[in-house]
Order: sequence, then C-alpha cells, then structure tokens
Amino acid sequence: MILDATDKKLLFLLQTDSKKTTKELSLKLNLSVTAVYERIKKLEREGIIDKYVVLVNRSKVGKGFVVFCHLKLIQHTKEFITTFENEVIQLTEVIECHHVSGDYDYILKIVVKDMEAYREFLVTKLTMLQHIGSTHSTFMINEVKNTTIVAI
Amino acid sequence: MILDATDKKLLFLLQTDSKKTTKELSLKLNLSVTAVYERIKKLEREGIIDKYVVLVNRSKVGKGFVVFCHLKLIQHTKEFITTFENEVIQLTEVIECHHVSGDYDYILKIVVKDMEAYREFLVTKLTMLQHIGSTHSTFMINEVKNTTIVAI
DNA sequence: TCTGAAACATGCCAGGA
DNA sequence: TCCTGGCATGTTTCAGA
Repeated sequence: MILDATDKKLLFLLQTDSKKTTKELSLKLNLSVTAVYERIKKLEREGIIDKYVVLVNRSKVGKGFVVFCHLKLIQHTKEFITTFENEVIQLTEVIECHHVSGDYDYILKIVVKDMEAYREFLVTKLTMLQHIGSTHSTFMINEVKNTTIVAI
Repeated sequence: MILDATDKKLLFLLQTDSKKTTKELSLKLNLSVTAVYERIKKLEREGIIDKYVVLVNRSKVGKGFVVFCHLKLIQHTKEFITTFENEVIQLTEVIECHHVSGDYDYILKIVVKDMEAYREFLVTKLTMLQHIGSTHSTFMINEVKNTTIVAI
C-alpha cells in the first residue's frame, strides 16, 4: 500500500494520541469526518495500524527500574534457541527480547521495581532458564527518549 | 494511589486493547459501565494512564530494520551530556535513548528501512552529533518479544 | 464507590458526486 | 476517493444508595 502525505500525517497524529475523534482529525487534515474514518479503516485493514493501546507510566506503578541484559546461550542449536525463546516470552518482566548479531545472542529489556527486585528476578527466573551461558546487566540511569512513534 | 485487583485487570485490558468499549470492559470486570468509566478517569487523572496511542507495524511502513547502538561520549561534563541529549532527541530514527551505567554511556534503539539506510543515518546524522566518542552497532536478527504491556 | 437512566457526542453506513 | 445525512452506539453526567 502506498501512503500519501495525508496518510502519513494521520498516522503521526494517531501515534501521538489515538483518542482524538475523527472530527478533530478531520479539522487538522482538512478532510470530512467520513474521509478520515475511511482512511483509518483502510490502515487497520492493511495491518499498518497494528493496535490501539494505553501506555502506562511505569514509575507510577512501581516498575521504574529498567535493565538491559545482554545474554549468551551455551549453544546455538535450533532446539536451544526455540526453548529459550518460548520460555523468555513468558516472563512478564521482560518487555523486549531481541535476537541480535555480535558478541552476545540476545538483548533483553527488563522492567522491575528496584535493584532488589531485579536481583530476585535474575536469581529465581532468568538464570533458571535452560541453556543460558552468560548474562551481563546494564542499568538505566535516565530515560532520555522513549517513544512508540515511527516517523514515516 | 493504591491499585486494587480490578484496577490492575483494567490496566491490563487497556494495555492490550484500548479500543474496548466501557461496556465490554464492564462485562469482563463485573462492574457497571459508569464504574469502569470512573476508574479509567481516575487512572488518567493520576497519570498512571499516560496516553492512548496507535502502534504501527514497522515492517509494513519500511522501518523494519532495528539497530541497537552503544555509544560513548568523549567527556562527561554536564554541558556535553545535555548538548548530546538535546540533539539525539531530535532524531526521528532514534526511538529510544537510555543513559546507562557500565562500559558505555548510552544505549540507542534505532529504526530504519535497511542496512543502507542505517549507514546513511550513521554517517550523516548520528556521528555528526557533537561530543561523540565511539559507537558500536548491534543488529537485530529477530524480534522475539516486544510489548508495551507492563504487568502490575 | 457503586448503580441506572437520561442527554449528548461520536462512530459508522448509505447513497451519490 | 470524497462528501452529506441519519441512525445506532458510544460516552459522559447526575441523582440516589
């Protein structure tokens, strides 16, 4: 699907605030309410709009401690990889897990309450997973930028 | 603010799909429509619900190439830090930037179209920033997990 | 803090340009 | 692909428990 300038602007507005009514959007885009509505439906049908979600302020719900964990597996057989990935997906503290190239195999982004909670997580959950070789934790000091907005 | 089990369930549902109507939510939570409505408003007032957004399927809009960049500054004076941070925030390709402890100063998450686009970004934008010491790029092979849902 | 009803706004679908 | 009009559905407010 080819996105024109209006679609791109619409996607930007919705990525910024999905609560905007089609009426408000129509004013910003100089279109009728229905035209906006139809464009949104098309973007949803095409799967470009993946979903509508609420973003929670993590520090206000006691999950302000963010850790990046670089992780190696002991081997790289298909079986080990799939086992590990299936298990790590289950951990709610892990909000991101990326299989990457380079010195280690995975980058994990983990959110917990504090250092004590992280230690607990590491000892009772993460290092209990099968096939883990080594882990290296890096702690977030400050969140400079964190957006879900993709500029198109 | 203390969150009871209903608030937590409500937050989970909204983090999964914010398009659910209050009526649907009321059925899942065994509450009236108004009760759900008031709980949501309270969560918004308290800032626990930060915002409502659309999540875009990155690969469908030509931003499927994800890179993690570990970055060092040449010095750690306050001036250098603030200058760098103010500049990096402006870069739309950088969707996350975290000041971290450890061997390097920042972890950046960057989304672009492909390797060629990344090279272009690196040469014309990132390494043009002031005070940058060194960069180390790690490329994502596979996204195992990537959620905005925080389990509370 | 909850319920239920009533007022108001919005979403959504026809039909036509 | 866009617009106008209208019904259905949703949101929001309020009194009372």
